[in-house]
Amino acid sequence: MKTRNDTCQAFCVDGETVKQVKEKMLPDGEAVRMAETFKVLGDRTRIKILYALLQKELCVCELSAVVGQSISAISHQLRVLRGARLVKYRKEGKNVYYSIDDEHIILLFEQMLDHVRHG
Amino acid sequence: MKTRNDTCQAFCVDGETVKQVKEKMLPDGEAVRMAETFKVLGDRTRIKILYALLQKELCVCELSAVVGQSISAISHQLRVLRGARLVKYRKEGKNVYYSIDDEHIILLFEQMLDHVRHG
DNA sequence: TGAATATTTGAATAGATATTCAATTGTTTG
DNA sequence: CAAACAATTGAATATCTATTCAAATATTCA
Repeated sequence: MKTRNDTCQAFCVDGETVKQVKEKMLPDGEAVRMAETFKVLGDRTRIKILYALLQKELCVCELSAVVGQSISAISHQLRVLRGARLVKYRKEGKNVYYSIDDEHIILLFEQMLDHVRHG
Repeated sequence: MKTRNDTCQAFCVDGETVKQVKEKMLPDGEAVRMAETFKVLGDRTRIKILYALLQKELCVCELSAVVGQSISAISHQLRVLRGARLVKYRKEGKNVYYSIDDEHIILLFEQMLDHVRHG
């Protein structure tokens, strides 16, 4: 890999700037965790699921009807959302009811909604 | 595709619930735009680029040094960030300096940072 | 003008991911 | 217990994506 450390001249990169920014740089682990959580939110189906759950606790079959995707597809995506601890569930007879588990994410979600709606 | 509309019994899905939630449902276009923007944020390299730019306007070669990825990789990712209008750029001689273009995203970014740092 | 440098771009590739289908698990109820 | 139903799971597949490499552009400066 050819980074600027290898080839760039002194007058191109302000070495001091690079050093300073690098020192305050986000640790790799944190970058990965941020990206992972954003990635979970980066899917149309999962966004719809979360939006629906924002209104009301719902079971898988209800989510399937509301979102307009197969039960299997919804279930797979719920697994991803569970993995990211964005939703929780409770069993009631044959049904499994899902709801939002992360207040923090609700804020993020609503902020993005606001973003796409008004600039 | 087999959704619950096709197969689910009345006692399983509360038809009224589904109807109500469906009526207030997020339009597909908005879900797509939300997911697209989240998806742009869902990559380790782009997170690092944005974090670096949060500190200071930087040129491509400086970003390469700070983030620790090849110039080409950085440039490709900057293209994605430009496409999402998250960064802007200005040319200065041979260099191209990038900076954050979206105040809204800064909030989202910092909120997620907060999220991964404390619960 | 030509050499050097900074950046962009396109093709190629390896790895990730969303959905479907089929099969399975677990629960309820005749 | 067996049938019906809700949900999960795993494999398969088609699509997308991040990085690399090589080549092209654009700018500066001798």
